[in-house]
Amino acid sequence: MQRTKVKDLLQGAEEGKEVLLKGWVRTKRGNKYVNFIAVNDGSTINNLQVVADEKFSEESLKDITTGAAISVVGQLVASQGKGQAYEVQATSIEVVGKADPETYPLQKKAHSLEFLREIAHLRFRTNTFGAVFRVRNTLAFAVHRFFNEKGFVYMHTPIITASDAEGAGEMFRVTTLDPTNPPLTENGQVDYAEDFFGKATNLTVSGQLEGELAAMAFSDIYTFGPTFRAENSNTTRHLAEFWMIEPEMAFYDLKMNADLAEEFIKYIIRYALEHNREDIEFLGQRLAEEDKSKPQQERQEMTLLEKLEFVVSNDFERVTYTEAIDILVNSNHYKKKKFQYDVSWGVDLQSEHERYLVEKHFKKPVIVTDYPKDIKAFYMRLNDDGKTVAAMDILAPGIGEIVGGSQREERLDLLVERMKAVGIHEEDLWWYLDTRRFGGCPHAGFGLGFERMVQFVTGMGNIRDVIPFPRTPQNAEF
RNA sequence: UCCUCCUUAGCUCAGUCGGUUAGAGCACCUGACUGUUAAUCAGGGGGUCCCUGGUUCGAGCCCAGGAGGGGGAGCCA
Repeated sequence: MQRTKVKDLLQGAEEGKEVLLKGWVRTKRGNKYVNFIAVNDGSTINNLQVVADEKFSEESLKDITTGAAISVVGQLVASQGKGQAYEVQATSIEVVGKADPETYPLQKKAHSLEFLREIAHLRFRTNTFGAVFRVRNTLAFAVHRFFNEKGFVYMHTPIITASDAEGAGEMFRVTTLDPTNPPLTENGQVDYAEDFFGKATNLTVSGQLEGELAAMAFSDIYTFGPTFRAENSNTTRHLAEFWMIEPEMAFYDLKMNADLAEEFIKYIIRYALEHNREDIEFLGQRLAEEDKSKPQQERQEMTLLEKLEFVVSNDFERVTYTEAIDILVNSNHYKKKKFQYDVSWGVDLQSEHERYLVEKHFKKPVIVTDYPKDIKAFYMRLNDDGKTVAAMDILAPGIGEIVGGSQREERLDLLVERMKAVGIHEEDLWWYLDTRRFGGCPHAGFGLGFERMVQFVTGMGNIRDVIPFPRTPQNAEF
């Protein structure tokens, strides 16, 4: 007999038929004569109610406890009770895997996210994390779908890299040398010529530079892979291992780049709204519940669903860095000296400034462009004013920077000059510079932090709760 | 890395001014109840008060150090 998933059973397509159902027990309730078992198999946030009437002895039901894996055969019927349209009238129930209620950590009540983080191997079985990871899956699929529909080529850029020139942060060393007794050079340094690759290697901090090489042949490419940063960051929006999406487009300028990023973000949110509405509704209720315990001022104006609907149906705000500085300097907030950090042209925007722009001033996602060249990376294209570069950051309410991108400097002389200024050796990036020597063209791209996107869509406040097993400083459990 | 808060039952948390035997809700176990919706009702078991040291007649509470966790900042996606 073929197993049917809970999601399909709840549609009622097999009403009246005998069905086979497998899953995990969420709760059991009832009395001597009839028991109700809520079963979830991860296919949907909703449980299917299994009814075990008096022909099941108490003894035969005693191992059906929260967390146990069971297999049920029975008839799918319209429910006699309220709260669900269909239920399964059981004819046989097999306990496939017991879960000792004395030691099983999950209970049929709400747990704190912090506690669940400590039992990340079991937290998938909760409503909240079930919803989060179904949404994550849908968003990942939507990423590929979006780019595939647009004719982008999915490119696998290397995980291990010998280049540390990108400057996007501290890197994790990859080595097979004996850490207690490494080979040394004449002047006492570790001799990486002896190492596996014959040189010092690290885990990638970005696939962008390699992505640019591919874009110079396929026109439009994207990467979607793991990224590693050895920064000692302890925040709700940083991970040492995270997933990043990096499209790179030949013959794109900054505006086309921003247009694509906005279309992309709206597309994947809309896709999640269409395919995971119940999950998002549940997560929204969770947030609303959480909000009740907060002071009035900190409460959300919109529900999660309203926020997402708003984002997909309204244009993102677009301002230049210079305009953003003007807005901040002329704000009442600034005049009342409520910013901890001062604002002036040339300094990077602090978190509090970004939050003000996004959450107080515009109240929607904001694309900030044309930053001073000195606070941005060497590969960004110099604007005609000679002091700003064609950079763009997309700032999202509650998350901050969700996208960082730019039009790339395609002019060899200017690029080399910029590399010299920041101390990057030409010979280390000879292959990168070759794309400017041979058939170079204007091009642009951006990086989107996938977990930050999942945070935005699920409303989860801590990035550690939107990746299955988070890697952060001092923590690589599971 | 810096600032700040927290750590008491399986979970969430209370614990007065330093004072006798450390509490509640939920969970769990036992019993009751013929359709429940985190079922309900009654009873029961359950504690290294994070660790180490100190002050004190006496420490869950005060002091010092350490560990773990949360939030904020920086770095960024």
